[in-house]
Amino acid sequence: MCTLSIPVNIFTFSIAINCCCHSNWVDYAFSLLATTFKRGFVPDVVTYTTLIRGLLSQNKSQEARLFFANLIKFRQVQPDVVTFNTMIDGLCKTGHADMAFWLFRSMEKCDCEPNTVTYNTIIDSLCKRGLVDDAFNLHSEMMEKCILPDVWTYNRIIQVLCNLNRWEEVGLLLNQMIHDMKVSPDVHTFNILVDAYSKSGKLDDAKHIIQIMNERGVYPNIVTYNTLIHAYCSQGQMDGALAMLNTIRSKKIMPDGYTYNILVNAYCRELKLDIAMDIYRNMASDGLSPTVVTHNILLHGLCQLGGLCKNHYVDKALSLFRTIECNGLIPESDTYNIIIRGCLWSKKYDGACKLVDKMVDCGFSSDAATTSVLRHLLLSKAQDPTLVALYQKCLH
DNA sequence: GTAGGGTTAG
Repeated sequence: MCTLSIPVNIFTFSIAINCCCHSNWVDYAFSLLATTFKRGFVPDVVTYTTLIRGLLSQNKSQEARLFFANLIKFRQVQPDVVTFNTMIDGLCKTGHADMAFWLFRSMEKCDCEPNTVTYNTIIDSLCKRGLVDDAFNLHSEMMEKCILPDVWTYNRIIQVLCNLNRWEEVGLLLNQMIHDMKVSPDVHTFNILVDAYSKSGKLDDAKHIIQIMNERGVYPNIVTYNTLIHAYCSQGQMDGALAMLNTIRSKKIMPDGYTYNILVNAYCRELKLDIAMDIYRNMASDGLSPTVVTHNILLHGLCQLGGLCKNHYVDKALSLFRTIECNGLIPESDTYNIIIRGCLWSKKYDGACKLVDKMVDCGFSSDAATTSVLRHLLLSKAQDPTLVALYQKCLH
């Protein structure tokens, strides 16, 4: 645009800088800032906030803090609530939650009132650190200040309270949310409740939520149904799970990768590996590809069954392992550990050795379960040189 | 032209 003499302004530069930041080209974004100055434009609070977000998204929290401090020190611009929220969120995500909280409390001194986004960001960070009661207190604080909690605020707190089985408070909050604050529960709210009931073994209550959802016009989505399918599987009710699958298909809601993983996992747990493999092969018919998680589940199942009785399941696991990379997927630490344990259980020590080398090359190491299997084997076969070598490799 | 975020699987 500059070469062609098409007129540009500070907005043009801010948009370009934002684009660089979203593409992880923060250095280029800063060189554009220099160009902005050279061309005589004055960056404003949006330009600077964009750059701060760029630094934080690249984990450069030290640089972001310095940049932010200098804005204030040299009075370049007055940071606004978006600038603060960007800093606070970035600090939380880069492991500086305490500093984020301090900044949150400094806002008013800078003549900047926190808003719902500010509170939600801090509440989320507190919930992630397990500080539910602090989150709860901030929720009361925002209401006192007439900063209205939104559906997100409620969902986050309801979710952690459900995890802690604090049902009475969940009920009170739902009541306050709907009747006092006139915030309507959305599909996420209901999914949290369906999951909470499912995990406490209350399948009937979970199913009842679906009814309430339909009455309120908040329609269940694939996540809702996956949660229910998982609940059926956990109770060993595979017929119920499959019936649910048919029900959602009739509603034109298509199963996704989660649906398949849940079912494959359920059959693996029941050691029905042939059914699990069939389901895995069926994914393509729904236009889905197995993920690393799918493979981990199957490898675990095959290795467990192989370890229990038939080695040919471990052979199947090994050939499945070889297909992972052929499918363009990258094995995880868990993937290696599962297959290595399978080899150990079925006494394929040479195979285990090669896999350990490969795992170490990929920057992974043996986990507690693998190390424990090795120790047990060594107790009975301390003189086996392959095992000793394996154990030493795993120690590193 | 700038900020946040939630639910399900190993």
